Amino acid sequence: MPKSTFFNLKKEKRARIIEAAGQEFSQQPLYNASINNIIKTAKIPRGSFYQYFEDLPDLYGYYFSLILENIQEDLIDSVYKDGGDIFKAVQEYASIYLEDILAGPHHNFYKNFFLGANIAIQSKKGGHGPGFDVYHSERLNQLRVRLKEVVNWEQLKVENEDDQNALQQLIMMIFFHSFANYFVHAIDSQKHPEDVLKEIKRNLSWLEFGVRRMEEQ
Amino acid sequence: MPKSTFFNLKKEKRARIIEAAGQEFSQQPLYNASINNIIKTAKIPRGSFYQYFEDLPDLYGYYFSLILENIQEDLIDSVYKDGGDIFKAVQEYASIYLEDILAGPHHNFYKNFFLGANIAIQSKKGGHGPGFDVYHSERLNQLRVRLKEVVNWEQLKVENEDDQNALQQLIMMIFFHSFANYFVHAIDSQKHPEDVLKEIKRNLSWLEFGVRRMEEQ
DNA sequence: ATCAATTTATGACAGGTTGTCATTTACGGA
DNA sequence: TCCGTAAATGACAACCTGTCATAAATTGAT
Repeated sequence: MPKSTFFNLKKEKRARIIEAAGQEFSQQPLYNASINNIIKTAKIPRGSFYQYFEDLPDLYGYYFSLILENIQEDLIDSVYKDGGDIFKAVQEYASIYLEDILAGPHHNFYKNFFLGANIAIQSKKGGHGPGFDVYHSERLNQLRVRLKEVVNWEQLKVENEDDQNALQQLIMMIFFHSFANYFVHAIDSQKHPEDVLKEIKRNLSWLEFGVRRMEEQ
Repeated sequence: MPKSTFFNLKKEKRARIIEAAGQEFSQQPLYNASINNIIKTAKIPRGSFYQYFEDLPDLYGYYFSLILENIQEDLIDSVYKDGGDIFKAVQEYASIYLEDILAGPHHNFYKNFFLGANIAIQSKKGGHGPGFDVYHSERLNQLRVRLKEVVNWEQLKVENEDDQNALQQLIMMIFFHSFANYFVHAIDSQKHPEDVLKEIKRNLSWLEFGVRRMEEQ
């Protein structure tokens, strides 16, 4: 979180800094981004930067939260318009948001964010593209295939191989997500180890049986 | 992906490097980790590092994939033992895995990984703990609350506020996950913009209605 | 066993980055 | 007008990265 000094700044200056940050984070993923570039673009002296922010991730986090706020606001509108149906709303909102992501001014930021966020890894010169090989080790591929063979798909509403892959991914996501949640909240000890298991259980069972309440019939 | 040179190394040396990497990544999140520390610990000259890896993320990714392989292998065993029921298996596996995460030698690595992976942000000196304020801006909290008010929870099997929060989070996760997927695969243009929408739709509808095929009744 | 060719090892170095700090400047209230 | 607090500033030490020329080792063919 930026320091109070930053929020005391005149709007214009603050905007200039945010703008510069946006530029930098669009050109480089956080990992390669540099404070130097930002202060040069924003035309503030080095010392000032540290008067406003703890460090680069601090600014990054702030910048990201600004964008996230926009998303949330729009999503809320969508939900509201859809009479509270969050599933419908998210879907509808996704089409709008997609436009924004692909054509909007934040396109490159999103790209860097998503590529980096997922795994927190980005090599400069990967095999293909910006380098991203974590999930592509040969062994890992074998294992993915093996898992697919071992699962009894008959129990599930999964029509084709593509779906199978997606579902596997989703389950792993939930698994990791729950653990991540633990670490985030364990910091201020709001969460105990057993809670992780409960959370995984709950989230998975939502996915298994659905969260929509069905009409009595 | 490490270069072939690395894989040609003698087992002992490779192990030493991996070991050193593990140490560093457990003490620092990737963002603050340094090649210098690793080569010092592993006792290899600077030039060698670049003979083996592209850069630090490259090594990080490799290290992570090793850990991921273990997870996957164990999970596969679980699924197999459970007669192919992946939901049951993941749940069961989670308890075992939890032990490993909390008490095992990789505990700190996981901590850094999860804290960093989720958002790709870690400040050194945050307000509380390792600093992690992205998701805690006041405005963002307001928005979360507002969203909760706007959603029609009656439609959903959600019992309490805790569940509401968790479900919101899960939906956003799926949303972001699908977009991230697009960027990852758009690189080698295996994926087109419309696919994102399809993926969001599919994943959300799984969550909405469940993936388990119900017995005819 | 010899030698050339190829692969690997090595560490000094240039270029760049970060966080700090002593000093200066601006501002708000008495 | 003056003082104390908050903010601005840029030089600097410490550190880090990626490269490259050179040395050593390994391989394979004769």
